[in-house]
Amino acid sequence: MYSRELLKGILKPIILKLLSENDKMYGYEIVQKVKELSGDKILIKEGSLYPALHTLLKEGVLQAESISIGNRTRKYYKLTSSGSGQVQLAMDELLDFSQTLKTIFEPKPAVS
Amino acid sequence: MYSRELLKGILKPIILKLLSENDKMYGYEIVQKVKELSGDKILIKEGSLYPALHTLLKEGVLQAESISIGNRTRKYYKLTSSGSGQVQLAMDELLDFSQTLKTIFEPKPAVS
DNA sequence: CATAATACCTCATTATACGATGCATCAAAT
DNA sequence: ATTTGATGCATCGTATAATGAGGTATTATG
Repeated sequence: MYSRELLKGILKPIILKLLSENDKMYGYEIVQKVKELSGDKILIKEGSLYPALHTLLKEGVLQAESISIGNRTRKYYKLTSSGSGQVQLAMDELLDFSQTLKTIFEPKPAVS
Repeated sequence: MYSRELLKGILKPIILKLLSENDKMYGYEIVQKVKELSGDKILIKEGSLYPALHTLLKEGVLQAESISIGNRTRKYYKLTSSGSGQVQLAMDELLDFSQTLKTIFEPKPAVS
């Protein structure tokens, strides 16, 4: 698990990325998928995820649909057409960012 | 320039990394160096840098030394021996993090 | 029968980057 | 000469977003 502040700013992009690949997903599924994709290094907390999803709904990036599974409710989220258009920009920024981090933090000879 | 929140959590590691390679640096120099290393993509603001440096001082990670350049004062920061010991852990985490970001955000076929 | 996993949610707390602001020196341009 | 921009330090209120703690409920497992 990475230090808390490192994860700031990447949650929404992660959601967008997953939904660009998966058509629709529900909250719990997103948490599990990120855990799996990150090799257990990024563990999204529910207290982070649900507010983020609701914000994306309000922004019109996502739309939601509730489904009944037996007596349990499952809320699926998917990109709106407007949201789909915004995904690529966010992806480019994150890829660029990860490359910049790599450049800066790549091991170099230290002062002896 | 990346979106504001993305930079959360990387400022202190950047300072540590630079000071592990440069023995001693002053604030303004750090700003310029990061700008250069990042290809103008990370522009550290003074309102972020100085508080961070002061925190690292208080934590005993850095030590400071003021130098007079003509009538102007320049404040050099360097790693303490205790600080040097902590650098590698932070570096490993950031490199790992950048790799995880790359893995997650690498282009994959989207749903059509 | 109890515990863990599934599944949703809210809210106060916390950390930290930033903008605005302030002060001062020095070089370059008008 | 005067103004602008670069150098160089600093503080402080604001905004943002992830988290922890708390809540509710269903279903599967030991």
